[in-house]
Amino acid sequence: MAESTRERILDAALRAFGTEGFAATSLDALATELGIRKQTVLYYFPSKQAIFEAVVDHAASDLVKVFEEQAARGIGGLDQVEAIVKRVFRLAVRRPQLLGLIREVTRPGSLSIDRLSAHTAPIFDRARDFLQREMDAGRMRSSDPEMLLLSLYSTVVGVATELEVQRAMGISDSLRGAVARRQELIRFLRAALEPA
Amino acid sequence: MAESTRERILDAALRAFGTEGFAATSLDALATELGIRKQTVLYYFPSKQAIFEAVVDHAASDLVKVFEEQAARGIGGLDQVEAIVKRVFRLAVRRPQLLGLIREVTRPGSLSIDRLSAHTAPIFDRARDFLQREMDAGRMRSSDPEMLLLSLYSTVVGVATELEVQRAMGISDSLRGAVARRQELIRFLRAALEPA
DNA sequence: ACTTCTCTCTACCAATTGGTAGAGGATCGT
DNA sequence: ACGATCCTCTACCAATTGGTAGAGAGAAGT
Repeated sequence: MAESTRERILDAALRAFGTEGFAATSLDALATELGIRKQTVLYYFPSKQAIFEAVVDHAASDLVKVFEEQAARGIGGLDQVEAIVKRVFRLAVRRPQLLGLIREVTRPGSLSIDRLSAHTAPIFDRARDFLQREMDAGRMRSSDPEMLLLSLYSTVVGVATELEVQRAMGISDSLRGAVARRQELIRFLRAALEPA
Repeated sequence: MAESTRERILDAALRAFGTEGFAATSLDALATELGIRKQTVLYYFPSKQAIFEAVVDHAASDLVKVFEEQAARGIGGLDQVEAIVKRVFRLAVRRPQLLGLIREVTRPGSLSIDRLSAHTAPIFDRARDFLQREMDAGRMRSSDPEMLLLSLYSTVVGVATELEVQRAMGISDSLRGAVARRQELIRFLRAALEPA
């Protein structure tokens, strides 16, 4: 078999949790979508919460991998920021549920936020150190690196995921639209980050 | 009576929908919180969906009011952008559920996105025209105003609402923290928008 | 042939969901 | 005094929720 039942469940759960959200996803709906019975789902995972946590772990490690791969290239300055934005966008286009899940986890009162943090804390530290280093070297405008990281995170995730807002604004959500958004975002970030 | 039952329901529903989300909010929990019975809630609103729509209308008009008030001042350039960011932040601190609700509505598959758009479309047009005007006048870096607006929206709403992310990043979420975030955000936006 | 393990199933459960029907108590204008 | 209107309640409902118990099929190892 190409994909194990367990993996199929995880894939469908990522899609469901990342778009509908945790509360709006029922085990019955999840199972029906896969052509299996709810009890089969509960054979692989002890509870709905456990599925969610497994999905979070899976998604987080995918995300971290993207960052680590890019970090390993050792590019500096704004080119590195641009490369990461491009990678995040590629991810957002290919697997939009992944960033949707992140937004679900970071919602107030989420139970699995610490689980996500455990995965992302190392790359967060790395990103902060990177920004600090670039600032010290004069390749980036000086500011509080943590706050800057928060701004960058908000902007990139927002532009990449706020599809409905874009639709409401009348902005195309086609692939061409995604590329245009990315380009505009990179211009925006470059302007914000370039040393004075 | 200081506040009618209907208004109390709307207030509690805004808080619940804006933090837990639509699906995770039950009419029973809502009623219990108010010390009334679920059927009393359903006396004022025909369905859960109707409550949500009423909350969206209410929240949207509050939001629009904030923008209209600031727009009426007729300040130009980056000072106007800064003033709006400050107002949004004040709103986010005083009534965090309000922006939380916006995020709930803009989630993929939301039923009330058009309802929100109907309220916000005019101020969106106004904001776009404003940006275009400022760009033409050379008071702002030139770029696609719609895309820029999307970036601005994402950044401001993200920084204002992503409390859990900030907590996970180790950033203080106190009032002092909010002010610091706002200041850093304004520096970030000014750098991004200043004419070259 | 037999057991064991892996997997998916049927059958069932108590609790909760959004929602309906209608009784009963105020408060009102007449 | 009287009906009408406004409001909140008790009682109830079918459907759905997450989860349990355990049967049975199939393959694998002995």
